Amino acid sequence: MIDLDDTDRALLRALAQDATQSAGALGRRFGLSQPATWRRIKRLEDAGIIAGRRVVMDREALGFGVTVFLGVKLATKGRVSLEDFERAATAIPEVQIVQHVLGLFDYRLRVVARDIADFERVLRRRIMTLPGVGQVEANVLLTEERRPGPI
Amino acid sequence: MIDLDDTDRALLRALAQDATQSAGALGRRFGLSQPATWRRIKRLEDAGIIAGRRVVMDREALGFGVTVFLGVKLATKGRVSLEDFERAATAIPEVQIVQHVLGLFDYRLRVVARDIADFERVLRRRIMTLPGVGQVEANVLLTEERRPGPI
DNA sequence: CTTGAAAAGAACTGCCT
DNA sequence: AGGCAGTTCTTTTCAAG
Repeated sequence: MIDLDDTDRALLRALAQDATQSAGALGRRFGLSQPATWRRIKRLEDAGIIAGRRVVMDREALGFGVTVFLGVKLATKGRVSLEDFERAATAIPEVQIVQHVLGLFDYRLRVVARDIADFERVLRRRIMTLPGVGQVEANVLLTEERRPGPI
Repeated sequence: MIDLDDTDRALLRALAQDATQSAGALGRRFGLSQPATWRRIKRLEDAGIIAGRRVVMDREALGFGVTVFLGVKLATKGRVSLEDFERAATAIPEVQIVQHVLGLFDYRLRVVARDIADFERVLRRRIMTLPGVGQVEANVLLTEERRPGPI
């Protein structure tokens, strides 16, 4: 767990927001040379702090206008139940994220669908038939704001 | 809303998983030349389907081992209340995501903290003092699995 | 769609302060 | 740590089939 200075934090924040920025451009912005900036970024990658690079897909543009968060409480909770549920949940194409959580629910799922009618189909035919599902709670996403978070 | 063929979908899936792959490497993988692959990716960017590129930060490696999902029900729900709540919530450094949702709760927050003690501090001093907070429900993240989702 | 090529820019390396 | 200079690679654009 290496320690970071303000410049490292600024670089992380900048790259978390837009990873197309080159080391040269970031260096000019934060008063460093291109190689110095590059070495810092490399160090963050080697330390595992930068875990990868991804493109962000616009689900709306792809025709998936509905995002729903589901809280799922399992009816049966053995080790096998958890594994079965996870395997089956991750196999549903519309399921983007499967989170095993502690609290009122056992799992949280992020599900996308083309529209509400499509979501109902997914819910009835895919979610409610998952092995071990008990109580299900739903929240439909209206707007979402992402922040850099603490660094 | 342009329509995509299987190759476009394969490129999207590959880049959503790892955006460091070059157009040449992806082309070899999917049987296309470098310029052809590049033009497809460019088309996806121009259409807004690829909305950006981000680095993925490992919160664990940064010393933030605790992630909690909060469901928040507001006590007062006028237009002003929503805006006040959102402004205040997004200003908390530990809050990574603020989702305005429809359902049992009004907002869902993704909060990260160094440990449970640190989370309690954030909850008591930051979250519970947000303007208009009513009922709050929490789920602590154990494991998380991300899938490409439907394309 | 392909191949081939060329120019620009970014990534990477070695050396020096 | 940082900068400078140079090399290698990818990106980006073009021409021609």
